[in-house]
Amino acid sequence: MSQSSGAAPRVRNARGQGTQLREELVRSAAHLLGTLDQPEALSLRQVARAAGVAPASIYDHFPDLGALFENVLELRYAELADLMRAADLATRPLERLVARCRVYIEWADAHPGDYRTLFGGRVPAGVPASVVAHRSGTELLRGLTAALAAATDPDNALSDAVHSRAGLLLWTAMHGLVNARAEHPNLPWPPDDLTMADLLALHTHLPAGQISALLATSPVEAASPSDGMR
Amino acid sequence: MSQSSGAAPRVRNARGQGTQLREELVRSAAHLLGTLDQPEALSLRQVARAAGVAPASIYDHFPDLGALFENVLELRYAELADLMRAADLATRPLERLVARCRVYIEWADAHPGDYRTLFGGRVPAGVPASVVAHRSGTELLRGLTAALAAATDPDNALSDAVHSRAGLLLWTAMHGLVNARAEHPNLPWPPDDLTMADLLALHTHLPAGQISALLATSPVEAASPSDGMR
DNA sequence: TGTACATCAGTGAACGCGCGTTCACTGATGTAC
DNA sequence: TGTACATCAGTGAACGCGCGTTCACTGATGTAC
Repeated sequence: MSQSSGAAPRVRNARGQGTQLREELVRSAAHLLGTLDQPEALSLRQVARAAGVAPASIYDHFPDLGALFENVLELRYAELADLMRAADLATRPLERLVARCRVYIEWADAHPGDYRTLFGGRVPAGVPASVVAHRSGTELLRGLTAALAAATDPDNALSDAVHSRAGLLLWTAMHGLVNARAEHPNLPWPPDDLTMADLLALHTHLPAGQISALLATSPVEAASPSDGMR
Repeated sequence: MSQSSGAAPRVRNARGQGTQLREELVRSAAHLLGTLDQPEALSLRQVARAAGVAPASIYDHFPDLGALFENVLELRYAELADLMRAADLATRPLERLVARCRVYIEWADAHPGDYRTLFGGRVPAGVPASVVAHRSGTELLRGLTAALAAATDPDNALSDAVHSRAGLLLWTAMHGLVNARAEHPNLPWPPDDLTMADLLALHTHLPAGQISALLATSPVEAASPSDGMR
């Protein structure tokens, strides 16, 4: 809501402070992308309006719309990856797995637009989707697969192929859960903790109660520095 | 198309062509929506071009773009629902569950655009998303939940709440699988049958081998009348 | 039987919109002489 | 110390595009008299 029609004609940044607007553009784009229901509809002109700047000004900092969004997505993906790495601070393998999954799901719930863009192929025109897909998919999946294997097969008795399939299934299950909740909010969704306990019980072959206990003891608190990047 | 034989003099009506274009429009829109990678970007003018008609002509048959798409989606959803109902022809509960899931996944793979529109909230501008969500979500989910309960809890020992949660988890797992495969084709996906056996083994708590056997014996063959509706 | 007319099925041009992008420009500010 | 000039940061107007939608129209074809 900054800058509407006749309001404050934006003060230019001082000489040397050229990168300031660049950061503001990334921040504005990140905010819009994260909150929009249809992230793929985000336009250069919307970003310019949100930043209180002429559309043409964006070209001083980014060659095109795609470059700006790539910047934003890299930022967001790094944020999620950091959070998931932090899950490894827990001591026991099962705790680490639970923490990882919780972080993933909570981040996705808190950043629907970002999630759809990073993992759902809902990319604004001009952004090469392959870039997004590559970054987001593989690394995260590898970490999750390893965490699941560590928690369910401590002696490493099963083959890599089995681990890999189990990891994929766990990830797709979380992906589906997150997507379905966002897209069909009217369905009778149980409380988050219950759903996560059920989900992880299935994939670890452990009783749901054991997972619930871990969920209750490790708060991690809502993963949303949101539009930080100060 | 039909319309009484040689009865009463009545209204002027029918110079033959009337409803023909209407059907052709629905057919063209269905084809585009089903095959497009970004179904939400489908426009009225694209449909008009595909049908070889002036954009304005569409308004003779539909009040606006949304009405046309609603028509298409209803058609597609009915197609999927029919296929899933046909799964009940199998004799044993587990067979019915397996058939249902197989139909769902194969239909989704074969109709990515339709799937995204019906279940993924990727709806062209002007279509009320709520209509889509309502129709597609609930009925299908209810059937799936019942099939899962019948296969895993024949004596009905567990509560409805437990059944409902299990059904939701199974559906979201399939939803995630289908979405993830479509959006990240570069990942190392195992063969379809293997994935489905793993998935259903998890959700039924049965050995994967038992599911595989069922998958091998009940062909059902690829669910794609596609653009039929002759 | 001929002919005026109503209806049908669809067209073509135009509207205003938001979009990405280009381009010549405008002021303010630092720097060289 | 003053002043000409280069640079910086960003603007405003315009371009052509595809879009949804409106509107007056155009032929063909059936029907009434």
